[in-house]
Amino acid sequence: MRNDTEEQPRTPPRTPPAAAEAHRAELEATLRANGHRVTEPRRAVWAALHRASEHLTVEELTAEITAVGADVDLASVYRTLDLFEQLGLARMSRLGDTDAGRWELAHPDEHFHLVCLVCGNVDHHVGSLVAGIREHLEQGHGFEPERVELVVSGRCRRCREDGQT
Amino acid sequence: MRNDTEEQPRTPPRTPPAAAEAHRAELEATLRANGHRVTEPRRAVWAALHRASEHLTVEELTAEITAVGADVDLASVYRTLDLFEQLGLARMSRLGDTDAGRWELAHPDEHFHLVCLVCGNVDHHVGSLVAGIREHLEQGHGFEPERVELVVSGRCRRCREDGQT
DNA sequence: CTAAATGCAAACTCTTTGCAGATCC
DNA sequence: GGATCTGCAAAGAGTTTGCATTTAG
Repeated sequence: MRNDTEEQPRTPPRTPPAAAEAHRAELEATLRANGHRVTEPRRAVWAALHRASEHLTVEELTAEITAVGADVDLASVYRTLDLFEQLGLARMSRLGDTDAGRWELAHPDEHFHLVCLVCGNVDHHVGSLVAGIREHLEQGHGFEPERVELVVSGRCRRCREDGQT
Repeated sequence: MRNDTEEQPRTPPRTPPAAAEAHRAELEATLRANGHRVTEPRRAVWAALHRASEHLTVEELTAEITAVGADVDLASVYRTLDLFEQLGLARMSRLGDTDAGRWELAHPDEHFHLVCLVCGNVDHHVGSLVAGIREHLEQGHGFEPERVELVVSGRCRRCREDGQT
C-alpha cells in the first residue's frame, strides 16, 4: 500500500527537502523545549522565513505563506514572530528609513564590540545592530555587505555609574 | 523712544541667549536660502531640537514646545521635521527596538566607511547609521559611545551590476 | 479534557493628508 | 495680494488585543 510519490524515501532526498526537514526539526525542538506547542501557523512562518531570500515585512511573509497553500491570519503571524524573537529564532529590524518592520532568521554570528575606555573591558555583543546595518546598506545604498566591523568605544554602564559624570 | 529692556543690547548678552540667537539665524538663513518661509512653528521646533539633550519623538518634541508657551499642532511638527530633514538640518532614527521615530539635529560629522572588495574603492558615507548606533547603545545597553567605528566591506553597487551575481 | 493557540474584528499608535483659514513676504 | 503654512479633523499604515472557537498534547 505504500506509495513512493507520497512517502518520503528512507534515504535522504535531494538537498532542499532534507534541509527543510532539518529546519522543521529545529523548530519543533526549540518550541517543545520551551513549553510551546507545535502548530501549523508556526511551521508555516518558520518555513517562509527559511525560503525568504530577503528580510520580509509581516505582510509579505503572510503572502508568502498563503501563496504556498496555507492560510494564516496576520495576527497569528505577528504573534508567532514575537514568540520566535523571544526564543532567539528570528529578529526584526527597521533602520530609520522604512516604516514597517522586517523579519529574518536570527543568525547567531552577528556581533560587534563595545570597548570601554575607562576599565578597558571589551564586550562582545550579539544583537540586531549588525543585521540592521546590513539591511540599511543593502536597501539604501545598493551595497552588498560581506563583513561588518563595528567597534564602539566609550564608557560602559558600570563605569558611568561609578565615575563622576 | 528706545527701550533697553525690549531691544537687544549692542554687546552680546550671556552665553545661552547668544547661542540661541546664532541658532535662530542659522535656521532663517537656511530656510530663506531654499525659498521657505520663516514661521513660528519652525522656529519653535528648531529651538526645541537645540534644547533637547536626547533624541525626541514627535510627541515629546511637541510637549517640549507647548511647555515653553508656544502652541504647535502635531501635524505641523511632522511637516516641519520633514522639511528640516530635506534641508539637512535634522535627522530621524529608529533602531529596531522603538516604535516611534526619534529626532535630533543633524551632525555632519557622523560618517562611516564602505569598502568594496572588488574595486577597492572606499566610500565615506554620512548618514543616519552612526547616529542610530549611538542611540541604540545608549538606550539599550547603557553604554555611552564616544567613538563609533564602522567599516563595512562587501561589493558596491557598481561592481554588483557589472560582475556576475 | 484542558490549557494554549488561532482567527476574526475591533482598537490603538504613529504618521500623513485634505482643506479652510491664517500668515509671511 | 497671493502663494505658503498652519490647525483641525479625518484617514491611513502597521501592529496589538479581546474573545469565542479550535487544536495540540
